Amino acid sequence: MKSKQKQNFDLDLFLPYLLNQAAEVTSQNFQAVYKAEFGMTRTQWRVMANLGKKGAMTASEICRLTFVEKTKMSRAVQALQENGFLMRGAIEGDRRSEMLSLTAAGKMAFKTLGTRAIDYDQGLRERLGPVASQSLEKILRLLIGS
Amino acid sequence: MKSKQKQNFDLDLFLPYLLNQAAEVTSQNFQAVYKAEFGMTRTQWRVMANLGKKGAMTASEICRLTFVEKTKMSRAVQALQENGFLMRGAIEGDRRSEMLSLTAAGKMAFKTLGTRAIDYDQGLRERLGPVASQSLEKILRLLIGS
DNA sequence: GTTATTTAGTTGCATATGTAACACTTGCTA
DNA sequence: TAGCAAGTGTTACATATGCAACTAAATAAC
Repeated sequence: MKSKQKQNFDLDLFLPYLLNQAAEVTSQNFQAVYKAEFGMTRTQWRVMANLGKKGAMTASEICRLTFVEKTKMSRAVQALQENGFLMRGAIEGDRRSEMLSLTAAGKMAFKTLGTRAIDYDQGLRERLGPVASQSLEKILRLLIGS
Repeated sequence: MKSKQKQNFDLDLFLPYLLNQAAEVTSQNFQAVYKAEFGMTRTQWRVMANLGKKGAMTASEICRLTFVEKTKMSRAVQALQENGFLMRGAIEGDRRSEMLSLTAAGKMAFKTLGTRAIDYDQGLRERLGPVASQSLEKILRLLIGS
C-alpha cells in the first residue's frame, strides 16, 4: 500500500546544509576577531591573508585563488587601502591592473590575525582529533576541487 | 638562526576557510534550482524545507532549529507569504506569534525541490563515497553541535 | 593600421543582511 | 492589580552583495 516510494526530504541530512552550518559556526567565532579589532569583513580578511602569505599580486590573481567575484574584490581592496592596510603599485607594461601589497600596518595586522587564526584552528582540530581533522580537510578539498 | 619560530599563517590550511569554500561550492549549484525556478533565497528555501518536513510551527521555533536571526526569518516568512507559498494562522492563547504552514503551492514547491535536493545530495555522496560521506556528516555535526 | 575581442577593474542599482530600536503580548512579582 | 521583565515579531538604517553596464588598456584579426 506504499503510497509514497520516495522518502521525504530531510534538511538535516542534506550535505550543503550541514556544510553551511559548520562554516557559519566556525567562521562566526573567528569573525569576531577581525571585525572587532580591525573592522574588517570576511572578504577583506581573506584578501589580507593571501597577500600576507603569498606576497604581492594583482586583484584578479587573488580572485582566481579565492573564487571571489571581481566586484566584491574591488570593494575589499578599496576598503583595505582606505584603512591603510594595503597599497597599490604600478605594473611594468600593463596599465590595466595594479600590484597589491600590504603596508607596514597591514603586515602587522596580518601577523596578529595570523597568530590568532592558527590558535583558533588549533582549537578546532583538538576538538575533532587528528584523524578527523585530516579526514575533514581531505574531504573538503575534494568537494572544493570540482 | 631560526628567526621565526611561529610558522606563517596559511589560509589553505584554515578549517573555517575550507568549510566556507566547500559550503559555497555545494550550495551555489543547488541555489540555481530554487532561485531560478521559484525565486527563493537560501533562507526562504530553508524555512520551506523545515515547514515541509516537520509541519507547522512558529517563526521562533524555526529560528531555534536553524540558528537564523529573527529579522532574517521575519523577512523570509513575509516573502514566502507574498509569493503564496506560506500562510499564517492564529495560535490559541498567544497573540504574539503565529503558526506558519505551507500552502498547497508551498507543498508542491517543497515536493519538487525536495526531490531535486535528494538527487543533488546523492550526487555529492557518490562522488565522495559512502565512507567519506558518513565521516563528513559526523564531523560536521560535531562542529555544529557546539 | 584599423577594428574587434578579451582582460582588468569600477560603478550603479536592486536586493540581502546585521544591529538597534520599537510595538505588542504574556507572565511574573510584589 | 499595578508594574516590570521577558518573549515574539517588525521596522529603520547602515552596510554588504550580485548582476549588469561601463571605462580603459592590451591583444588578436583583418
